[in-house]
Amino acid sequence: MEPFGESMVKTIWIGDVQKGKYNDQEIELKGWIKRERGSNKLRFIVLRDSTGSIQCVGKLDLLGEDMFQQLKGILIETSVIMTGVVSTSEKAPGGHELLISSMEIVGAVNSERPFPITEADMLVEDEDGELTYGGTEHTLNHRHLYLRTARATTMLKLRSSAFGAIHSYFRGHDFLEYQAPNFVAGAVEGGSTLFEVPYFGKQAYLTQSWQLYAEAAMPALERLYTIAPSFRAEKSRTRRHLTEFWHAEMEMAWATNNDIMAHGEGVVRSIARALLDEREDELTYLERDLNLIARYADNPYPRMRYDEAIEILQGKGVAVEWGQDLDYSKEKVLTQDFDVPHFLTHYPKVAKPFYHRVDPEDENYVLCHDLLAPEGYGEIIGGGERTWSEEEILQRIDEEGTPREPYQFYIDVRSYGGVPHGGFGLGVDRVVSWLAGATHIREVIPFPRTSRRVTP
RNA sequence: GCCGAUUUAGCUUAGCUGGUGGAGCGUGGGACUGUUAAUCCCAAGGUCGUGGGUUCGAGCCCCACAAUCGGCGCCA
Repeated sequence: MEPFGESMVKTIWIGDVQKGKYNDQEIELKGWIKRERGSNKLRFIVLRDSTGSIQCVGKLDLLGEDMFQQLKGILIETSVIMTGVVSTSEKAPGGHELLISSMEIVGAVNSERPFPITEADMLVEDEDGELTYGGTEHTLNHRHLYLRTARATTMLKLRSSAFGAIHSYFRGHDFLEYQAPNFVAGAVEGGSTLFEVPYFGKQAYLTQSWQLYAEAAMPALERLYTIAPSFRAEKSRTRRHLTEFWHAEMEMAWATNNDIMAHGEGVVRSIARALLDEREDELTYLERDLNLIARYADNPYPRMRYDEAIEILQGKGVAVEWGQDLDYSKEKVLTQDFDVPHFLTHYPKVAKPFYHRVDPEDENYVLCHDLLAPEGYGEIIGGGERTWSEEEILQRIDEEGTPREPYQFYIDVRSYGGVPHGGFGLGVDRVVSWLAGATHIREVIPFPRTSRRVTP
């Protein structure tokens, strides 16, 4: 007798069964019904768990009338425990099947409210008449159930590997994980894109970035990183925007713009490498070209100055003037010819906020960079060298007409032994969306938050 | 914030110049011993997003509102 009750830990996974680990053995499978079909004497059940799915065969003469009838009426997403012998079969999807000797229903499904998501729900015709995976209102409303469909599960696995790769990369390069508050008092930049939160009679905001608090700890930890949510109250209606997104940020003392870029390239390449190493099946399921992902993992990311980008755009007849920030329509034209991500550096000072360090070699530019992903996915990293001396930061703040008072703590960091430093922010959801070839960023986050949706 | 579009059964959708709304999936019942999103037969299931207007008559025409989707600006 176990004093604290029995255990029901699962040890047998469908993915391993499909790899041939249990051939000719009698095993117990725990999972959910994915599909059901067959005749009066023979039923085919597709059972799924988090690792895959397998065809289970129920025969009347083996199961007896009662259990066979139970099997026959079983509804999609019923949770069950199946016992049977594994065999190889060319007719079975995946090459293996389970001949059921007994079945126990764990959690039934109400036939008056059957599982509301069918295959057809997930396919949407786009303007070219092609079937794609859009988020229909229905699947978004039933997001809590949509998550268990094959495509959603696949995306979440890729996401998990990406998060793991980011942690591994930074920890492997002597970065310390460091947390900043999510409630903040003031704006990082602008102010119109902050979510306001009532805070015991005061006004607080949800953070847009970890950066300012990271800079405060930079003289203490020197190399630090985080993966945390950031919030932007932008009413952006695009396939690249969320109001709550996962932001991988790093800050590094004793570093130039170039040094920061090297890590930006390093972390993105290591994410691509991790997906290839850990998630080949998932990438294949998504019909992703593995050679393409390998190219992202194995090649250096070229760097291009803003001026050069403007010349290229003007050469293509795009109406753009020096000094303009490059919006998405221009990014898209620029990245059409890229087969790996490219860095864009040295933006005009007028296009960027005060914390970007002015280039000492030409004060019209700042030492910053954006990393643009190919295939039309756009900006995935924004970063650069910070304005690090007290004198320069005060000059930049005054130049922009920004009040000094809200940034006093930011200025203080520079008053006591400022050092050259910098960092970047990486949109994790954007990177996963790009590498997965997702049709929309919300495909890669379990419960997407956009300007029009906070539920479920 | 700006521009465009959509809304018909639980879901996906058809609907002719305005004349009593069809199908597939799913659900329920039935047939079938190797199916592959199985197939075949039957049934139930709709105040056509909401409100107003035009008309003898509105799913269809007009107005307003709402929800949702796509694109742009902004950014990760």
